[in-house]
Amino acid sequence: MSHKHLPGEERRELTVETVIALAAEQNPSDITTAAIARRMGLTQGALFRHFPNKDAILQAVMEWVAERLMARVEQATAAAPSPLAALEAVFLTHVDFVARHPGVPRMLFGELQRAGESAPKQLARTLVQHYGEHLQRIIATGRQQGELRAEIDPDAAVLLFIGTIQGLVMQSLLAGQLENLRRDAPRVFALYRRAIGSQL
Amino acid sequence: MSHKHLPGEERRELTVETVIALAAEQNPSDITTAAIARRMGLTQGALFRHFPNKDAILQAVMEWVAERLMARVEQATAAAPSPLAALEAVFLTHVDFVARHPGVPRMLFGELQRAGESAPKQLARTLVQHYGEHLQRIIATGRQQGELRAEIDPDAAVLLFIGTIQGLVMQSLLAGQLENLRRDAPRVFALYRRAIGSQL
DNA sequence: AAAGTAAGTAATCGATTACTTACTTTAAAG
DNA sequence: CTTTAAAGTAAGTAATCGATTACTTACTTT
Repeated sequence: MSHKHLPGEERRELTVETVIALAAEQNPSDITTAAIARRMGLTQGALFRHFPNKDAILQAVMEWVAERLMARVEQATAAAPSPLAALEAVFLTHVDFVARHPGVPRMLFGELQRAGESAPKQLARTLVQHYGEHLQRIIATGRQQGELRAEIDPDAAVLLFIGTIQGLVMQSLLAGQLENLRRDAPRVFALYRRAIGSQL
Repeated sequence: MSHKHLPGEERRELTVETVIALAAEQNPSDITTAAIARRMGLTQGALFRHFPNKDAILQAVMEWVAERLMARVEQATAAAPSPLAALEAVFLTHVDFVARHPGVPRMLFGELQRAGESAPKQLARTLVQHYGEHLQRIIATGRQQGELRAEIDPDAAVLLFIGTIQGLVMQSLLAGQLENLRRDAPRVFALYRRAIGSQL
């Protein structure tokens, strides 16, 4: 084994991507440090040159996800001409992100399920929280502009939005096919639009 | 330790309920046979007098869930006067079931995430499959009777239904409060009804 | 009362886990 | 070139996992 040495920051990034790739194939809580190292072509101990412990690895993963996902979502929102268009753009952007990184929702949900109060769990929780607040702002302006029904419950609308994506993820989890995600996304959003939109 | 001996079938039932109770508190894949036995007031080895291995325990749990959940769902369907009323009854029945047994959705999702092709995973998959087919039948008759819009995509409607419940579960997972489930359920279903119903 | 059986215990097994230690290699600066 | 700190290896560690063992208890049947 004569692998090239890489600078630490680059190795950390590769580690995060490896964990996400592994999470797409198996239960996130079953991902061992040995499996991560093997996939990277390293020995298990080498990981601890860059991370103090396993939780720090998971924490880096959650930070990676939070940055990338929220950045894309906010970008999609800014480029949309109206609140309803923004919701659709965020929806499709999110689905596209999940299709590219199928391990991400599994890691997120896996972290939220954990018992204690670990750092990665905390990050997962704030990510979902920020995501929900972002959606709520879009919905609020949509109601003011009359594009969305005034009678809708904003909290329920946010919940339905996130739940809808979760349903898509679960469906692809059952079929094991990622193509279904992008294919079904527009059809499902059409239903969601009907639920909240003011026009018929 | 002088615990009374129980007949096997009763012990198996208690084991299942214990696992579900534990799943409400921690990550299902972190539930050890030692933890199950401790909660039951038994030694770890005693479990293997009733189950050949750990997977058999999880399999019994999935069978328990499949029987109880589908039975209630079908009962709620039969008692409903119309397809739309049936969907609402199934929705609230499902939410009530989850509120009573918070560990159930976590176990289900946990099993679906597993890598290989274990028996409990197979059971979880067929349960979701049967559930979806049941919903699809309700939706089909609803479309025929004109209570639901003819233009809706049945697959998308089923996906949205299940995803909505998942969203509720995730929300209570974040807040850690079960009361929210029953409180939010009607509001969220009101949105869902708007998405698929023919009347305004 | 004797024999049989199901259900329990306590101890231990090999395998696997996250993490540590001692040593070696690489790469880049002086 | 030489030096040196970061990066990687190989071989450990203690702890924990599911599962098995030999044995005991409680209850039923003959």
